[in-house]
Amino acid sequence: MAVDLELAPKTKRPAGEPCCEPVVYPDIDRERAARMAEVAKALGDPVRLQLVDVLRKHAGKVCVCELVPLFDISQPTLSHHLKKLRDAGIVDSERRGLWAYYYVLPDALQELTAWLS
Amino acid sequence: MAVDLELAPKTKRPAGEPCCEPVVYPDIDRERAARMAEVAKALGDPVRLQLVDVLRKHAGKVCVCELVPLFDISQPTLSHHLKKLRDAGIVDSERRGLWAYYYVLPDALQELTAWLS
DNA sequence: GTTGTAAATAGATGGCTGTCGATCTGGAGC
DNA sequence: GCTCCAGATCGACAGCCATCTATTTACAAC
Repeated sequence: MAVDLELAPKTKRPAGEPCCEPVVYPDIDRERAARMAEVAKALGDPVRLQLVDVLRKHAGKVCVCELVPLFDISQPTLSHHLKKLRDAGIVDSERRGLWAYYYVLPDALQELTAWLS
Repeated sequence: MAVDLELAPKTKRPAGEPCCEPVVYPDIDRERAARMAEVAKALGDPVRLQLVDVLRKHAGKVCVCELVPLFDISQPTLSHHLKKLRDAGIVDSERRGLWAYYYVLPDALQELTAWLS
């Protein structure tokens, strides 16, 4: 999508003054942007953001059966959101008997957090 | 989407051991989650994330004509991404003659950044 | 006026997303 | 074996998203 090091804008200028002096280029490469955008996208849903919030605030692993009644969505939809978070590398899960326990992967949000700060 | 204060999981337990002891509830309310999710969603695209990066690194306002050659997308698509960022309250723009200058709104990312940290 | 240019908008399209009900999976207990 | 339960997966559907080309808007210079 993005070109990494295209330094000079190639657009032709009219006879008048130029639009601007400084030459601007992206500081982050495509891969890093794609990685962080994937995390941000996973957080870009209110349910998933609250899920991460609950899992982060709660030390240890949280059973799915505790998460379901917190939201006004069906169990399959919640499972879908948890899968999205898992695919983005933000959470992971562990099965114990009938129940599944989810927890936040500590380093998952680090890159995005550092970039934002 | 999310219920704010549903404290006790209502699911029936089988005769065996319960899935977990602690009662979990969301710490952030629906409105705050929706606000932050909107910002995260706007950052959930590699082009937009790089756009914000360029605008943040560059002090002052950047002309659109400088942004276009940085990406492998058409000018209308870039304009669409800038509109998304503006709708999310992350950037704003100013028109000067033929050119449009975009800049980051400093407080826009603060709430999400604080939550992540 | 006409011409040229920067940026926004319109319209179309293929793909992805959030949601649901229904079903499947695999343990637990009998 | 059978039954019950938690959770994941399936299939469908409406809505949104990223992208394009084509057009429009608004300004500048002639």
